[in-house]
Amino acid sequence: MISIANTTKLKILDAAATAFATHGVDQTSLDDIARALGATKGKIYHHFGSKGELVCAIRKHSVQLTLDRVHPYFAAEAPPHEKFHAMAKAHATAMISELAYHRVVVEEMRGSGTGTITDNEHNLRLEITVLQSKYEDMFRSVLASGIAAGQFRDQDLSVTVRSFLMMLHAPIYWYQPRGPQNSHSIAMQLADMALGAVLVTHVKKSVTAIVQ
Amino acid sequence: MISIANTTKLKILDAAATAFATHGVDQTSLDDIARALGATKGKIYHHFGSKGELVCAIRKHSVQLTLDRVHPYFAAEAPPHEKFHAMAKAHATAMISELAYHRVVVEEMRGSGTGTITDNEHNLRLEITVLQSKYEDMFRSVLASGIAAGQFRDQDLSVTVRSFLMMLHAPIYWYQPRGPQNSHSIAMQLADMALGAVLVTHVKKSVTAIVQ
DNA sequence: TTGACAACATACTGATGAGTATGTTTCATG
DNA sequence: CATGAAACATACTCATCAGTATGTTGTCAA
Repeated sequence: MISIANTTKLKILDAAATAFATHGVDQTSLDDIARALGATKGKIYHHFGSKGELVCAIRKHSVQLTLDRVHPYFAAEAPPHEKFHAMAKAHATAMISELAYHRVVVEEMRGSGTGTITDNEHNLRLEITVLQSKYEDMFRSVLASGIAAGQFRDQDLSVTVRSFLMMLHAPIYWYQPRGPQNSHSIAMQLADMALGAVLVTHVKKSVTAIVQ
Repeated sequence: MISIANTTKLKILDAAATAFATHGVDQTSLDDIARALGATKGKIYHHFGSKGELVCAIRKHSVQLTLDRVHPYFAAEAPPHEKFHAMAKAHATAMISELAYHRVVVEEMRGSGTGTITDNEHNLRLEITVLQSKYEDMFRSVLASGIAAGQFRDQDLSVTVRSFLMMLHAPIYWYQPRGPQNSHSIAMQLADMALGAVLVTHVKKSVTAIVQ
C-alpha cells in the first residue's frame, strides 16, 4: 500500500500496464515502457527488481482495485440475490474501469511467467494468491447463503465461482472505451447474466409452443 | 482439411499445442517442440512456414474441433432452450476434451502474436476469423429464437454471446484430467449456468425471508 | 541406375532484450 | 560547503531463439 502511494512507482505501473495490455507482456520490452515514460530502463530497475516483479506488482494492484470496489457490497446488508448482483456489477465495472491492469492479470492466468524468479517476486506471488483466495471467498460466502435460502442452484461452488467470474472478465477481451455501449449498461447486463447463472432455473413455456 | 489428414503434421500440431498450453507460446521455442518430437527444428520448418503459422494452424484446428462438436445440436430440431443447452454442453465438453488446443486459442485472443507475419499466416488468420464468426452466429441464431419465443432475456446479443462463451471457456484455466470431478458433470454444470444466464430471470422468494 | 525430389538433420546468423556495471545529477543534512 | 545517498542515464554483456543455408538420406519413377 505504501509502495503504491509512491507517485513515481504508480506512473511506471500505469505505463507498464498500458503497454502490456496493448501488445502483450512478452512482446513488450522494458525499453518500450521506459520510452513511453520518457525515461530509460534505469528508472524502472531502480524501482522494481525485475520484469517479473513489475508484472506481479500490476497483478496485485489489479486484485486490490477489484477488491476495493466489490467489498462494500459484500459488507452491506442485503438478501443473497441482491448482494450477489451488486457484487457482480461492481466486478464488471472494475474490469471496464481499469482495463489495462486486469488484462495483464488474465494474460498471466496460465501460470508460467518469466524463467528466473526472484525472492521478492515469489513473495509477491504468494500475496496475490492470498488476495485472490480472499476475493473468491466473498463470492463463495454469498453463494452459500443463496443456496441455503433456496434461491441459488445447489452445485459445485468452486466451479461456479470460477465460471461466472470468467464471464465477468469478458469485457477485457473486447471492450473499447469509444464503443457504442456505455460501461454502465454492459456491467448491468453482465451482472444480470451472472445472477441468472446461479439462480434456480425456471424455464418459461415457449410462447410459440403455446400457440402451436 | 487435407493438411490435417497428414499424420506428420498432426503429430507436430499435437506436440506444439501441448507445449504451448503448458508453458505459454512465447516461452516455448521451436527447439523445445522439436525435442518433444524426438526431432529437430528442420522437421517443423519443413511443414510450417513460421512459428506464427504453427500457432494459427493450432487455432484453426481448435475452432474446427469445437464447431464439429456443436454443429449437430444446432442442426437438430428442438426448442431454443433445449438446443442452447445442448450446444453449450457440447462446447464445454470440447474445451475439456482437447484442452491443449483451446488453451492456445485463449492465450492468443488478445490479438498480437509475433512481429513478422507471412502471407500464409495472414490468410490463416482470415480463415480463422471467418470460422469464429460462423460459430458465434450459430449461437446468435438460437438466442434470437429464444428471445422471440419470450424465453430468453432481450439484451445485447453480441455482449451475450461473448460473455457466456467466456464462461464456457473457464475449464481451460483450471481443469485437470486427474481432477476429482469427471468432465461430464462439469460440462453439465457449465451448460446449466449458461442457460440460466440467458433465460428470463425469475427470483424465488427467499425461504428465510418468508420465515422471518 | 540414376536423377530428382521429399523429408528431414546440422550448423550457422542475426536480432532482440533482460539484466548489470558504472557514470552523473540532484538534494537533504550535518 | 562537504558528503552521502537517492534517482536516475549510459553503455555495455550475454543468453536466447527465429529463421536460413546447406548437407544427408530414403524413395520412387522413368
